[in-house]
Amino acid sequence: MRYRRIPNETVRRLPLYLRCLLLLSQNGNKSVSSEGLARIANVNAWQIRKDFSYFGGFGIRGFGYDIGNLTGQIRKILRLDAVHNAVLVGVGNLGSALLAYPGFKTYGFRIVAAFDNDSGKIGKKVGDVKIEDARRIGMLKPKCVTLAIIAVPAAAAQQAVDSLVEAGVKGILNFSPVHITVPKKIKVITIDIATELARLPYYIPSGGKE
Amino acid sequence: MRYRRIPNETVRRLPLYLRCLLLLSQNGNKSVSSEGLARIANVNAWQIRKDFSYFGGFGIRGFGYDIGNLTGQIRKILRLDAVHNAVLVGVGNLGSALLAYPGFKTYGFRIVAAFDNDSGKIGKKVGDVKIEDARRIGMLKPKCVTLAIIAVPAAAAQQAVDSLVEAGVKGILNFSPVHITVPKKIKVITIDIATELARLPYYIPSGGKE
DNA sequence: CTATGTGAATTTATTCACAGCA
DNA sequence: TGCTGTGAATAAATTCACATAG
Repeated sequence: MRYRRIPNETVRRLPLYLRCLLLLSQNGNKSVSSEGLARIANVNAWQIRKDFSYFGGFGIRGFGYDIGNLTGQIRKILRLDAVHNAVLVGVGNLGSALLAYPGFKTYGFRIVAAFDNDSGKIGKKVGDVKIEDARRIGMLKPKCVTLAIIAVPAAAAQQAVDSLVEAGVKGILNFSPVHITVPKKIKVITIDIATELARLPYYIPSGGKE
Repeated sequence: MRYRRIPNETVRRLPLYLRCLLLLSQNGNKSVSSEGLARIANVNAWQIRKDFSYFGGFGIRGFGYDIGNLTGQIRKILRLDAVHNAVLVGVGNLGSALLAYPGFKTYGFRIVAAFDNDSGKIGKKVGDVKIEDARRIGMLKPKCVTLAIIAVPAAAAQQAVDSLVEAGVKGILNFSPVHITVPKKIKVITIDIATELARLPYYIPSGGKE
């Protein structure tokens, strides 16, 4: 095991590899080469080998990778080797969709609570989760939830985040199109849907410009 | 105007700058310095100046940037100087949320049609848009829609994309957690919600490991 | 005098080419 | 022999420092 710094881009690709490995496993495969995994993940084979090499390498020369072992290693690196509970703040259109999103369980995530500040929504259930008053975010502590997903309007984002941090949340997936300020120890990943769409026209050759 | 290659990361930041400029403008500002814009966008001032320098620079030395002018320049670069029509494929939980998503109009996007292959949904309306049979994607041509958003299950993504490309769509925002294959001229941007969440635990110091 | 614009330096990430192990 | 693992080379992006224009 070598102790070089792990590139952020490598960490970004690990969940992708994990998903592909689960797919391979479901299809009955026991092992895969870097070439085979690369094809499914749509990256280069050397990129995969390099990425794994930062952690010491997980393969067997001349053979490839044992899927069960590799899956376990990546889960451990990403700390996905235990189920993570998360809470959702903001049960609007997007929030409701995220509550029902099937992809989270691929990685062992479970949304255990939902909050909103619209009194018309509080008390209602979306799937298995009852919507609670956003002012009760502070009550989370005993549950030891470390992750949160926020899908509130930009104007409400900072306040929601402050409450979550106060309640002990350590990582936030932010869908609000705004920068939020957090203490150094807290990690925020922002998905800004509209800005992603906004750079699409740049790459489209003009002429068919709508 | 200099003609160096534009870094992808610069293009990724331009929509963010645009959003911040719109905000500044709404607040009555007429001009802004790289320092001021940097604060709102949460990037470094020199990064902003460098980004703009790839296009020749838009500022006035000793003064800053005229917000109206800069907004126009960025819109032109990103080809957001005209309204873009887009279609949605997949009107499930996520798709419905995207149909109602208010952020798209910040950049002048309009979703003009929605498709699904669930006969129970076809014919119903979500907001102003009537859900059409996915087999009718081919009928798009006369409308000259160049952008599409897909929010279908992974298994259905490639077929949806093939139909869209056939119908003349040039750019796709893909929410399906799977690699899709397209001709070279077509640009795909994938937002993989679960893989973003999946790298969050990596950055959270252990101990509070849920 | 102020804040931009940009070469140059540095850091980070990707790609290559092949040594080394099963 | 085959496929991994990795140092070295290349490419890309960020950061710096300051000359330059208003």
